[in-house]
Amino acid sequence: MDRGAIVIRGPAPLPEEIAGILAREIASGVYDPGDQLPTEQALMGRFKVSRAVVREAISRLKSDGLVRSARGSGLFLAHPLDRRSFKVATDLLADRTEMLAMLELREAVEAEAAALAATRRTPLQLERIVAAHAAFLEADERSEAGVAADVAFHVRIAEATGNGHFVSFVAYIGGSLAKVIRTVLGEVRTPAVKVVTAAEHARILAAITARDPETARAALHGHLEGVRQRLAGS
Amino acid sequence: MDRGAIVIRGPAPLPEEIAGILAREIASGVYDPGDQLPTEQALMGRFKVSRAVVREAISRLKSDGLVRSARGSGLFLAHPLDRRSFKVATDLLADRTEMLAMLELREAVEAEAAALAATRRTPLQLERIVAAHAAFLEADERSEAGVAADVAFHVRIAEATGNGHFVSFVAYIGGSLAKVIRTVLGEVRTPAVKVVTAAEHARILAAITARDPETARAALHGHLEGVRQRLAGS
DNA sequence: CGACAAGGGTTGTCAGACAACTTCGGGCGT
DNA sequence: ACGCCCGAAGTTGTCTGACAACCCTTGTCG
Repeated sequence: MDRGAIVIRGPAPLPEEIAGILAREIASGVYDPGDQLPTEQALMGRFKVSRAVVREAISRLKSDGLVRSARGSGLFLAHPLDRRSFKVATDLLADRTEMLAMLELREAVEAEAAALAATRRTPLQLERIVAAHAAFLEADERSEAGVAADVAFHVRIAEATGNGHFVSFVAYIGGSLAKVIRTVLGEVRTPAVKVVTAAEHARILAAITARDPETARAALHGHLEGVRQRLAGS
Repeated sequence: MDRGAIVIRGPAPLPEEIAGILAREIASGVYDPGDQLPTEQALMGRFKVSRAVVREAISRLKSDGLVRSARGSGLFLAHPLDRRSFKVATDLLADRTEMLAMLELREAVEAEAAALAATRRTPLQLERIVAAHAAFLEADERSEAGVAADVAFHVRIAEATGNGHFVSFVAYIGGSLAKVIRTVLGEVRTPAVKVVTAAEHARILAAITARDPETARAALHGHLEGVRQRLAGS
């Protein structure tokens, strides 16, 4: 289980780089839950960095619940059921299969969010969704503002569920991760695509306006099916 | 924005405690995205700890994507759309409203997982679900094994989706967080409850066996509705 | 007014030390 | 011969101090 010495000097801070490398090794399945990982000293030697850097990298992994440490004993791989967060390895999203799988999870949550929004939205929340839709229509589809308007539409719908966990999840998976996908895979953003997207958004909005949860759910499914196809074609 | 001096000497490591305190402050809305947080020196003074401890705590928050730092400038609150993980503040789960909201999100995902499992499961994956169900029937409902068997049933279903993101999410929200809820709120675990739960599980299993996604979806909804009622009654 | 330099402030990294704990091996006693 | 206790070695947790690399603000000069 010797990884070999690695010297890292990239733009990202060292703890971030090292945590990423370790997380990828962990994800590759080389360790079983409960297995001991290399000691701090060993990691220092391997990455040619100070102990502080190693500890900061380990702190990152601890925050995710990937590892746990025991004073005097060492660092151990945590059990999958002991995770402290749901986190998608962003470098995996360059793989189309992984990206589509993530979209599938997103769709499960956002379809439910749309249905709940149709049921629960307040007049103010609806106004905000309408405003977000208008902003999307106005924005240039290739601009940062266009991207932000697209994301905001989804987040506003999640807000109308009245459930903060939906908001957090949609912000993460529809915002942050979606941004990664756009960067890595390059979602097609042309005027024609925007017209189609705007129509899909409009159908979702109409169902939420009409307080029709099942139509909202189906419209959201249709929209993400459209996203899937646009990403598959690029 | 002075938080006052705090001395921490609990069982958990200091960086973990401090990261928790800071995360709660951030969640309370005292900072807006882009706002500068206290400097490392200020946090050292506030918590009466060394700089290394402060940096490790900050590393935890960075891993979550809650904060980002800029050399020479300071530490800043990240935008919600820049989160790097989905993470539920576990201390919030003592609040019944928050706990039920989290269950709602869990239900959205697990209902979809059940439907996908009904569509996609392989004979081997079905065997594993059957085995998990059998283990649940055999286990004492108040034992650790009983809890583990309950969780395993859900995770096995997620595995049958063939989508690793569903597995990770269900392990997190149905495993780790569900454990927190049981600890904090004390889910009722009596023989009578186990009989009902087992029947609910059996309905899900039957639908997956029969490759009937809509029935699997409905059965999962029914099961989590049952969980909700059992938690509401406790 | 713009550009550059200097000073102060902030994060990133390194090195060394000690505290608090775990683990393992050896010695001693029954 | 076996079990228990103690000491040594190993490991993580915390502290301290130093320097590097950067940012920001202010002042001076062209």
